[in-house]
Amino acid sequence: MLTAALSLIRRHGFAATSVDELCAAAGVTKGAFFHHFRSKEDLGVAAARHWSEITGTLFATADYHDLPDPLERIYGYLDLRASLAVGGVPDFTCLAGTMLQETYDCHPPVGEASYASITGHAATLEPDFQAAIDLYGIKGCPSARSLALHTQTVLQGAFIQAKGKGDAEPVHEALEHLRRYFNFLFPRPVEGSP
Amino acid sequence: MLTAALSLIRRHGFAATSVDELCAAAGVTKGAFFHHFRSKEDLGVAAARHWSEITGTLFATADYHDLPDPLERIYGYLDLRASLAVGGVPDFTCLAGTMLQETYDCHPPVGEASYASITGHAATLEPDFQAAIDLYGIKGCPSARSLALHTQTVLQGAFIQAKGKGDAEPVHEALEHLRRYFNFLFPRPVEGSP
DNA sequence: GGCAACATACCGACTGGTTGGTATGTTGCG
DNA sequence: CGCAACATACCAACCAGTCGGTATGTTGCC
Repeated sequence: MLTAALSLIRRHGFAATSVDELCAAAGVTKGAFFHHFRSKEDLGVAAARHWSEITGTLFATADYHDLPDPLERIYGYLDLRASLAVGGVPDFTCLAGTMLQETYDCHPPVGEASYASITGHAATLEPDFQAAIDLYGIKGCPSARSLALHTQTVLQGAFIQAKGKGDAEPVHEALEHLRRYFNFLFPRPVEGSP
Repeated sequence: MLTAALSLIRRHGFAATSVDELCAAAGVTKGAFFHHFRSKEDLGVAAARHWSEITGTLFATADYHDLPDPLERIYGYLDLRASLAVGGVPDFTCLAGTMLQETYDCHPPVGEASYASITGHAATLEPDFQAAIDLYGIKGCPSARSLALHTQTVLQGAFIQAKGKGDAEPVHEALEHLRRYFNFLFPRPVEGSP
């Protein structure tokens, strides 16, 4: 049921996804739906949490965490995000960003749960940014938290561009800009220099 | 009528804005509405175009164009964007991005008009980026077009973050990152050096 | 074991209100 | 007059949510 919700909401948005439609897609009756969820808003919150779980385990179990260099872990994360941005637009865009846009004012609980999903994911990047700052120093003075959030800002914006263009290319381009920015921020010692 | 549409859609989204609600807000009857617009989808397209016009004249008549240095014009643009990001969230966020997110799949004409608004605005920045590249050179090799689009990507992402946080702070932070990125990209000669 | 009392999971017809959209006036101006 | 700009009344489809009912456990007491 939640799986069907993720798919439908990512495609049509929260408001445009009806309970009937969702039930049909999930192969359950309306009675079953309202047995498990108090309201449609309740489903939205549950969907955001489910999204957090799915993406949480996906990124938590990713290989890039094993890299010894924190900066390499950050680049590994960007590579992973790029490798995920393939196929149809509704298949790689972010449920949380989509729902947040249209529920922040009308359905605050859904918006809050969606925002928590984004900030929660950003928080998992913060230690690597902090370690990179500690190890390499940083030009300018953005904090690890700010950099982690900015990464998500760029990705969310890239998803909007992808929805307009109809393919994943804007995501890859945005990730390149992000990589270049980080490259400027963290001045790595040249290989083989003293 | 279009003015009311902009306000309502930015607040509630396209799907959650009903024709009745819109008519009430605009102080017209439903008959008048369907006299001017063939359908709700038609209104969406018109709203996107109206948005393009409003923002188009706003930025076209801005002072930063008068600066002699193209890079200063870019920074002037960023300053202007920052100065616009004040007050309530629905008052400074982007209609085009909001509509694009929820109509790209269900109402392609609305999505396309919204995307055209974003890319059209980005195109107005391109000459300044190109002039900056020509004047200062550039580190890495992003094109003027790519930089102009990236600026919008970051802003769109920042608007999503602002909707989550409930205020404009994420927009200002994102613009700072953008400014820092451009600062790295365009190596300006130090004041007073040969 | 047997059986009553209760709990959970689910069904699907139904409701009151809302939706986008239409069909048929009415008004006012050139 | 004629025609554009509206207003009014209305419609079928759809919406989220309800409700009486059923099937299947689960518990606890004798």
